[in-house]
Amino acid sequence: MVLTLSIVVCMNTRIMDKFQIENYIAQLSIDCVIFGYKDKQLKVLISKLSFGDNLWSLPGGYILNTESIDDAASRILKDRTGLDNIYLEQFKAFGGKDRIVDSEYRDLVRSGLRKFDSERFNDEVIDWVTGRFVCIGYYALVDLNKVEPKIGEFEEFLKWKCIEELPKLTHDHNEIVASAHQALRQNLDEKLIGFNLLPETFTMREVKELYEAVHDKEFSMNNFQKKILGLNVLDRLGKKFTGAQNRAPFLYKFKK
Amino acid sequence: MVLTLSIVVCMNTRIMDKFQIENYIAQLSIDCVIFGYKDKQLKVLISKLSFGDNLWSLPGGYILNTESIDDAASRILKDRTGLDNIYLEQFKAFGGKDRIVDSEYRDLVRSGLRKFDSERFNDEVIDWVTGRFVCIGYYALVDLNKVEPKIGEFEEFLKWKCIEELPKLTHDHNEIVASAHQALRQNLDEKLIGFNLLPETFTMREVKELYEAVHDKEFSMNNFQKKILGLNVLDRLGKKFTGAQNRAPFLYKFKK
DNA sequence: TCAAAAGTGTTGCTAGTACACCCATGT
DNA sequence: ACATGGGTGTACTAGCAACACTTTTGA
Repeated sequence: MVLTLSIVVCMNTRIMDKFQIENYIAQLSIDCVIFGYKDKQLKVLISKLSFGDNLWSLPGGYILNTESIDDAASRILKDRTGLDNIYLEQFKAFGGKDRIVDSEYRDLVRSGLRKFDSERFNDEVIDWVTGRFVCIGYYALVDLNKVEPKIGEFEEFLKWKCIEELPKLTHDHNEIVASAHQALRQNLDEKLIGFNLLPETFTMREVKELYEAVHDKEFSMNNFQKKILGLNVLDRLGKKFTGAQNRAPFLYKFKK
Repeated sequence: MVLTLSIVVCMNTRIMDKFQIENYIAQLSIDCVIFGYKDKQLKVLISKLSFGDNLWSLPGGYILNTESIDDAASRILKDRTGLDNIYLEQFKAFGGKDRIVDSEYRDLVRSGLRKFDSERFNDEVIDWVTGRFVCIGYYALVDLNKVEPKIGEFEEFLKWKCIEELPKLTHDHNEIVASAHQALRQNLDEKLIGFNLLPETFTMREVKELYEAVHDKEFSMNNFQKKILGLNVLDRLGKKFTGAQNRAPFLYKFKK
């Protein structure tokens, strides 16, 4: 399943036109957990596949023999989101022996791909994409408002879903998301990566609410503010006048 | 290079006799950083290859299509150390595009393998083992005294080397060790894994010295003791009379 | 009795938390 | 003036580090 989606990705791009299995590492894929933040909720970008009913999956792809795995992840993300220089982190490799598509799904893939191009997607290719795969998980942090997701040939649509309300994803992708979430929580405090999820400028309250969404727990405003300001990584800009009948909050910007 | 060593491993075992590339995932390997502790020093088990002069490498291997990557790592470790139930943790995947053997080393491998068995190690196999590989790094913590390293056909010997005094290893293996060391440091405090490096019973001083070796920094005895005892994971046993003219230290055991 | 090192107690610092209070803003 | 929420100051607490001290052991 990891695989089928990757084919979709390829179809979006120049690479699609010359997709040849011999250019890629076999049995190894990359899956991306793309985190975004909106409406006080942590979101993940997932794609609805058109092969069958209710098939959801993480964006993923394969690794060219001529690129590093980090480059492959960047490329896959660029194809998906149109964005360069995305914050990206490898967090775990998944290699259960059962990471292989079952015969039912294999038939779906076969007919789906054949319908698209029976010449290119011959038996060899079908075998290639439906075999046993190990995947390397990356998570990405993006400003959700900057992303314009690219829809592929075998997808109905891409959707930002709240991490708490994800549907059943193909394969072990739910587990991969859970693992990415855990890695994000840990790194959010150690490295200062949360700001990648926010727009250029933001209020302290927005930072707090982001942290609350990621950790699923509340923080007190003043102590949180002291802690974040104490890190000395924010520049204070002007004030943000919202029209609300209260004191205007400061806007901040992440020091780079 | 990752690969050649794995062939060596295979030769040690039942698997050697039936080593067939089609049973393994291509272009994907596992490399193990096996940590041990002795003489107040953190050590790593590395192998001296007999292919060329001064070739050192990390123990590694391939992944059978019928096993998970975690199982593969356990199997590789068991082959190497004879031990079951080793503490093992996946820490990172390495996938630089330059992870491929150069032509000079390729010739060394070719002649070395051919000398051993020119029928089994035909061109196809040589191509397989010398191609571009992604590797998944695992680190293991063992009681150094329990390990009896198994020497393979293409190795001169295995050696415990102090992590500070490692020779140049093949490929990016030095970088892999550094990354494993960093992961160990982080996990040593978060999870309570350090005791895997010690014998069944130990004194508090030994624990302290282990932590000092891993972190390469000194701790004060009494504060360290208070901290560790505060974790409430140790059982205090009897005293250890060494014959030294000082108060006998307590022996401890990790609560399981 | 002494040297060496084990083990414990005391103090002070710092980081984080809880609470209280004042300030700007638009109605 | 007042309701609303922004922002800051103060007191309390827990965990850690530095230091001093007592205890055990064998020569």
